[in-house]
Amino acid sequence: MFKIDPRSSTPIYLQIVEKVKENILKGILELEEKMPSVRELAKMMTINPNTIQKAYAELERQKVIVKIRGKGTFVSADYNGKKDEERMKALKDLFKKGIVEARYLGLKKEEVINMIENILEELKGDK
Amino acid sequence: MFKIDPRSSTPIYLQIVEKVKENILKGILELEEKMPSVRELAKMMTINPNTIQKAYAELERQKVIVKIRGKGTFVSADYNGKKDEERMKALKDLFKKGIVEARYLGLKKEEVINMIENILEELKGDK
Amino acid sequence: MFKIDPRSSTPIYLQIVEKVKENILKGILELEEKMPSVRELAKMMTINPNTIQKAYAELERQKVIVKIRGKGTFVSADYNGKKDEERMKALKDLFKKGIVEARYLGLKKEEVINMIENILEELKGDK
Amino acid sequence: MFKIDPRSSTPIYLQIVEKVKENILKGILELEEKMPSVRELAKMMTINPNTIQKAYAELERQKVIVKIRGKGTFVSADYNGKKDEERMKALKDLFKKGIVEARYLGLKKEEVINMIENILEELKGDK
DNA sequence: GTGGTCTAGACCACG
DNA sequence: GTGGTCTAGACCACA
Repeated sequence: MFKIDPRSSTPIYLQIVEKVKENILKGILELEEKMPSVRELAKMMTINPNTIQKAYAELERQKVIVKIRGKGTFVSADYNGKKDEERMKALKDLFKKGIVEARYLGLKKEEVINMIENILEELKGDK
Repeated sequence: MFKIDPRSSTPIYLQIVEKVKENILKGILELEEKMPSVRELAKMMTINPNTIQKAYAELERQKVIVKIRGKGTFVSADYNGKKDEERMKALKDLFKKGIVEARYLGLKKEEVINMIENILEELKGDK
Repeated sequence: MFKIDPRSSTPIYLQIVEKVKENILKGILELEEKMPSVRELAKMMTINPNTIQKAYAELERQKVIVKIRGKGTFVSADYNGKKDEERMKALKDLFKKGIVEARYLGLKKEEVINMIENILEELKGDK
Repeated sequence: MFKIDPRSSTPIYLQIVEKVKENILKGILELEEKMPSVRELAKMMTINPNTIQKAYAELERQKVIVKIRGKGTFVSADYNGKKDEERMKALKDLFKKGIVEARYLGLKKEEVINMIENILEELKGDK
């Protein structure tokens, strides 16, 4: 389902969170679609269920998915567009870090913009 | 000197690494300039010298700074623009993560590009 | 496990790094094999865990071992044979130093070559 | 006179020691030749005289040079060919370290032997 | 005075 | 139980 790198420094559960969000944007996971259960996904990915559990909890906290008792877990119908100030700051920091790294890799301004545009393209839709 | 957030999940030593690189790009730290000594900076920031040490070690590994025996630590005269493939991939992943997050915060394509351009401008250096 | 000389001028953590690499080449440590945990090895060698930690960090940086979150540390499956130019130069310097020393010890050309061949043989692995 | 790398991890005084020995083997410094005085060399290399002092002390300890009171310092007439056991062991360790590194750089046996032979060639004489 | 290493001991996130 | 980070404090080599 999602490619996970167990050697990465970012925890597995966060990798899952990112991949889920990415797949939703790409349309691979559709809105309101049912997510695999924790156990199911754990088996599919041969990952500790506790880890999946933690990922789902985080996704629910971010309102990306919704748990409905007795029915299962679903992709949230609408992703909230409220501009949480803290998250905005974190986002800017993230980009800054990326751009600093880009500079140290010798990338020019245009190359960076290009890279960004490619990724934007990759995540279909413009909403 | 550098503002550090001790509550952040990214370790202090890595925050220092990022800040130093950022400040060099901004021109706040000039090339060949002497960095504060480990102990000095530790006292200034009221942080344990070992932590600063670790940050400096990482910076030297990345060739951002150079240590000269008995004399101190200096900003490296030339940062090499080798496009390491692995680091390029990591960079792309970082940006992708940022863009996914941006979408979830309700930012439009133009707003993302704008944000990136602002940061690029900011890092152009003020000197 | 590894014989360490605490009086040596080369730091303990680097001695460990060398020994691990040597043992892998000899086949004493097999590829993909699990390494002893930091604490475990620390206890076995009666060395502070932080020192082992530093050795493992260096080994991971050199891609000799891989750490997998929560599971432990493993000998890397594949060591990449990239001929880094800098490291090649360092290697040549190292050998030069050795040969100068050999001459001062009164060794003849053949004796040096012999010594080298013996070591090459030794590292061919016994498994 | 000698190219020194102040950023290297091996101390300056040891770099000098190595270079002197190397230059003697190459014939650049001849046997019985007068060495520059400590102050002279220090000025030539813009290095702290204490450091040169330490290098000369080490060279004398190894009987590579000889200090003659009131006259100066001279290259020793004969380098001693006694096979100090400790130094032999250290030499072997040095070579082993080099060969391990060579393996990790992907060098084949022949390439290693070749490298060694080239360096042997470079240091003229076969004594 | 500079950085480098090591120990001891504590706390934390992850799986 | 695994590794990662941080603090405190000590000792050492180098220039």
